[in-house]
Amino acid sequence: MQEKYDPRAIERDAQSFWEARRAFSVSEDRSKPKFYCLSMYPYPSGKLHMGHVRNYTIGDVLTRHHRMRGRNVLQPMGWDAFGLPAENAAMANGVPPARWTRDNIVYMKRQLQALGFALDWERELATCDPAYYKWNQWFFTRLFRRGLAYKTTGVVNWDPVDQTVLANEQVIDGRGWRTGALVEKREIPMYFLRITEYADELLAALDELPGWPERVKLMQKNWIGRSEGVRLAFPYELEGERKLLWVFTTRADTLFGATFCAVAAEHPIATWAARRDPQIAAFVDECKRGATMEADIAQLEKKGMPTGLECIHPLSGERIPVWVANYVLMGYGEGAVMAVPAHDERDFDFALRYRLPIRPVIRHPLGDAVPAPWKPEYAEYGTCIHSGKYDGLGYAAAVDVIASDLQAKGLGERQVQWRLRDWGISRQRYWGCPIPIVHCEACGDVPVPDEQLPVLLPEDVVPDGTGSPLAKMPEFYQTSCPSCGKPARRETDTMDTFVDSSWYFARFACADNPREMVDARAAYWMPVDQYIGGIEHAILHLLYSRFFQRLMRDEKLLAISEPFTNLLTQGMVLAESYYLDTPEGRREWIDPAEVEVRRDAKGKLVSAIRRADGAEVIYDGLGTMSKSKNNGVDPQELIERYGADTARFFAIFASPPTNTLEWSDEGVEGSYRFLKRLWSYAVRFKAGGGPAVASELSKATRFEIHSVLNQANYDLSKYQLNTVASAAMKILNALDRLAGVDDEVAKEGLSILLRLLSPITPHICHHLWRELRFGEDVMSAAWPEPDKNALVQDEIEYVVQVNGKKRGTLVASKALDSRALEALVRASDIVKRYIGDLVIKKVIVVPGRLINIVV
RNA sequence: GCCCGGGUGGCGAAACUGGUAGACGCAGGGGACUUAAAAUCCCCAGGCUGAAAGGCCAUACAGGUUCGAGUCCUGUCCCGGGCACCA
Repeated sequence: MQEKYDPRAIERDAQSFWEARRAFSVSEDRSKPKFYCLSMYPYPSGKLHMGHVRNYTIGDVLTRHHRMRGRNVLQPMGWDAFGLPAENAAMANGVPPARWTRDNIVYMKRQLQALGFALDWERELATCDPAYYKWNQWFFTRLFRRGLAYKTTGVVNWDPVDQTVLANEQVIDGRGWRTGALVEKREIPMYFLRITEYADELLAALDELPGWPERVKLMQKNWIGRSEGVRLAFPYELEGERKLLWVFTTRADTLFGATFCAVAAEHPIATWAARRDPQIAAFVDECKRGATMEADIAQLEKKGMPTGLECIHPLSGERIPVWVANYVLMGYGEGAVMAVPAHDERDFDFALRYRLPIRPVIRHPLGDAVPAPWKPEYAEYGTCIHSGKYDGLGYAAAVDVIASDLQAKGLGERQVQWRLRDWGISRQRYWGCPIPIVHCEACGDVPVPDEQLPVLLPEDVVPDGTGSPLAKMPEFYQTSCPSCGKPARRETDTMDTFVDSSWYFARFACADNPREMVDARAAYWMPVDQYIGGIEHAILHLLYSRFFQRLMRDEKLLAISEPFTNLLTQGMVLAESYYLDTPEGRREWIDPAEVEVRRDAKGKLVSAIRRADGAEVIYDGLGTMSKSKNNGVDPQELIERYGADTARFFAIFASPPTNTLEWSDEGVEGSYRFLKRLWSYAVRFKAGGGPAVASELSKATRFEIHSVLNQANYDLSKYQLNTVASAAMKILNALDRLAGVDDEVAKEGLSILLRLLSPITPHICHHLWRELRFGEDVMSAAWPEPDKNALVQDEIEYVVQVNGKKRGTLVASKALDSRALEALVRASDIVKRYIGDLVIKKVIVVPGRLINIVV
């Protein structure tokens, strides 16, 4: 046996052992329970970063663990290969996105293989491959025919200089990232998927996902945002015609407090008012400028203007003004609200600013009046006051009566409102899946027939940042109508990449099938038993996937509704990011490795400069590692220096999977040291020599090893993998202390250690398992379980507290009951010393743990 | 702004269901081995105080519940994720 731990040689050998046996290629073996373990596939951005290493190591640990527990485990890998960064790289380097993407895939695949993940590479897929995106298109045409995909207008960020649509990420402080031009909102035709049709089901089914973290379910629940309320109308007269201004409210009980109505800038009333009054037109224009992001809109200063229109309160008959306001969103409810300043914070602020009346109509905990400033109590439920015949009613009763009174007048009804909006999937971009529609003057929007699929994306294109590349390629868009044969224009928008990622997990089951989107093998493997990925996907990706699974169910492609049985949301790996403002007003992101940082005594950053030229750079805070911020830490050096096992061990040991992790290389050394210690222990063990004599020490060591193992198995079930790594270290420490005393216990302990550790550091464990003749392949060994007999203890150390403060310990036989223990403790030195003459009021005995004396 | 998390030594963290706060590591200090260094091994280590035994303080901050709170409740501050076109 080699004296020295040589990760390079060991890892090469182990990996070729697995490869020769196709150890991770699995099929639909019905003799074992199946287990589909999947980590979210990566975007091929260039090279792996630490977030990937962490994500895939976690997935691999779970995969290998379940495999050793006797399950038929599938762990595939693929590439989320369409997307914006490829177009940006193309613009920067003049290389077509297709080539850039495929080169990245080759490089990153080699990195993943070097890490020794138990991946079934025979199922590899890339979403930019026509064999994959064909099925996006095929499925879209199905949805289109069923009305689940439809065309309407949607709002986008428009860069007036580049004449192009910008992604939210490309809008910085309301300006285009390349041009610096003020971004405008623009309405364009887009395709939408009718996710709202499934809102009810997507919400209700959250309760049947016990394997999902509560917080993710809560986030989805709030995102879907079901609220019960009343849709009601304020009649108004416009150019001699009676019309209705519809609003939605969850607080119909406050209806008598409505002192004005507010409409969004895009509302027909605002459009009408803008035509009459140039000042309103200017204000409406101002509201329509700026980006589309809700975060930006919500932080705007609340502004508004009266439209000059008055409407009639549906119950009191009072005339109240209609305003246009920038805080009302066209996309939610009716695009108009009734404003009740006394009981809604935003309306309150708005009313104060524009001196609109504030009329309290609910008795709240602080009384009847609502003096400024705003207090949260004003919004609480209470009894109606100043509300005519509704006075004295509570929330539920008031809403009930008001709703039915409105209904009788034809001015309202109870309604369920959702926050969730339909999913706009059109992107005016090149590097994505073409939407398979042909626009024909005679036949309208015609889906491309199956036999003409896929609509191939031309691959030798280098976008230039202006307009949409496909819309500039007649050879792409000139076509004939599939229905009437006349010349027609092909749709030039591509699909949101979230479409690709909403079903890729099902395709892994049958990636080689050229005839069907999914087949019987998908029915075997789906649902994914364990899904692992970043918490940043808690809403969009996971919700879209749940939606798509239902679409596929209703298309009779798969029978299940939920794609992911258990979900582990990994915390993000954070790194600091720095940028320079370029003369063109853009941000140039600087790799943190090139930045020299000065900090004050408390560790707060004082200044940062770029090493190369001493330029002062701006600190942008801690954030997720990303291509766009150029702050990803490349694991390559780590792997080359220490080997895959060290990198893997450290990724697991550094922090529990769900924690965010501020990356730092410090500490890697300790993981490497541990593996070296394990190796040298194995060398000594192999040399042999210890007598097999049971002693106090060997008994204590067995107890320690088995209790650590017991805890590790529990931790594993809770995904607390960092303490499993600690457990391995503790076992090695215990074995070290035993060295040369009892070979039987050492052998058992080492066999437990290697099996427990093998999912984390598979290469070294594979090698030692064979070297020490434990068996041929540690992966096929049984998962270790603690021996109950080893866990039995005759004596227990009790903590003795006085008034909850620890004052000492007491070792007692485990056979003693509470009364015996109490007697023992009353007679002990501790009582004499700390209690003296004080009267003992009560003695609390926690079995097996502690005794607390209350005086 | 809204929704969801998090905050424990110099650092990553641990603490079963409310029951010994800091396991296991990193960095650090001391020692052994070595001509020396690296590697390795042993010891120390939350803060203050004390010769020691010990005592007091301590889980972001301020309160509360409890025999007992890192853990439960209320409020505040700070950090992170998401906010529908980054993926």
